[in-house]
Amino acid sequence: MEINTGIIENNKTQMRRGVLEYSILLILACGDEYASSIIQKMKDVNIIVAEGTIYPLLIRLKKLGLLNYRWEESTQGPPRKYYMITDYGREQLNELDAAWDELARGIETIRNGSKA
Amino acid sequence: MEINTGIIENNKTQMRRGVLEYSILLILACGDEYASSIIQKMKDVNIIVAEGTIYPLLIRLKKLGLLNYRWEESTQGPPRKYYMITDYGREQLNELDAAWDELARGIETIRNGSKA
DNA sequence: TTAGAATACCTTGCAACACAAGGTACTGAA
DNA sequence: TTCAGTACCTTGTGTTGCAAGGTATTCTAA
Repeated sequence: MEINTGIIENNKTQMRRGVLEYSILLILACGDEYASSIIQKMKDVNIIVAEGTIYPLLIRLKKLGLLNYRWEESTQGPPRKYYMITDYGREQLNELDAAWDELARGIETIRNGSKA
Repeated sequence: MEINTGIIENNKTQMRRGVLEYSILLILACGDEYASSIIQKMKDVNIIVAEGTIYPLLIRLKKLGLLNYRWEESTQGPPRKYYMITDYGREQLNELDAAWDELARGIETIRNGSKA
């Protein structure tokens, strides 16, 4: 219907992609979670992620040593794979915090320039 | 050498990617520029872009109707292709502004959650 | 006890896209 | 006329998000 949707939606998706790993680490820094709950928490702040994205991503982060996991029984279905952040993951998260701040500052600077 | 570099650099790149189109539109909203000067302006705020990225991207944005261009002689070399933002481009930019704000708010929310 | 729904995990194949590398063309100076 | 500087552009590669499809477990209701 709307012509705009394509371009804008595409770009919003693009923006989200950039912060996927970062936001997962942020969430896990707060406490252990399993895939579905991570997806939910991200949806709560309007960062949409698909299952097909998050599973490979968690596996990748595990391989890189940023995360670990443990199995835990659930009263409501099959067992859950709870991911937790490692010390190394926290180190990296600190750097990502800095990277995000730098990017946000950069955008802010350009934005103000375009007002002047 | 450093083990960290890969992961972090990779992620910084990833973050930058998400805002490439957005920051180009922001820059052009401020005034007409040619490819090399856009790259320079982005570098000034630590958003690194390669030539091989920016040329196809500008062509894409032109095709989408967000940009136009004109040729202009230079006293210092070959003619330059100055890009300018269209009215439609400005409309889209407004939406991207909103998208960026939303994303930044989302990240901020998760971040504060991890402090609590 | 079996059929279905709900929840959770995972994989495959495709498409988008940033970027390194390599290439063309114009200008001016040595 | 050769070289350096500037500007443009294209090709090939690798990464990666995601839609779609698949498996396994649990609980409920017929």
